[in-house]
Amino acid sequence: MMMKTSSGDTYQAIYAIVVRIPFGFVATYGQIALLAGYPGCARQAGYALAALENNSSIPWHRVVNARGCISPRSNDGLGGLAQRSLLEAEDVCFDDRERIDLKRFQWRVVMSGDKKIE
DNA sequence: CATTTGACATCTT
DNA sequence: TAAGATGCCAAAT
Repeated sequence: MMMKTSSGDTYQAIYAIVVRIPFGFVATYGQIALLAGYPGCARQAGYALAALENNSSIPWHRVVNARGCISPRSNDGLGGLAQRSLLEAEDVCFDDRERIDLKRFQWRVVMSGDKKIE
């Protein structure tokens, strides 16, 4: 059973980044982890999203892996079909391989010192 | 305190 | 380009 009352810091940091993803754009787990201040902790980003509740206000559907496709989850056999629908609703196009063109839809942020500008 | 796990990333074949 | 193997780090048990 996963404890929802985690330490908080890492998860909260990741959530804060995911919420900042603009409409119609997506970000990779590694990028989120990096922006959250945990470079190399891509898995933690996904783990944090996995701990999210269904009614959470976090746009978890805008988070995809480095390949630009939806990662197969373990708990749900549906495998993120809802996520794909949500992304398509945001004008995010998928190719025949169920992959997103990160060249166009990946969220780009510019790190200026300790301040990040979208 | 040590082991296992996980919505990943990156390198090599 | 696709598929397989390895490495990372933090949280949960």
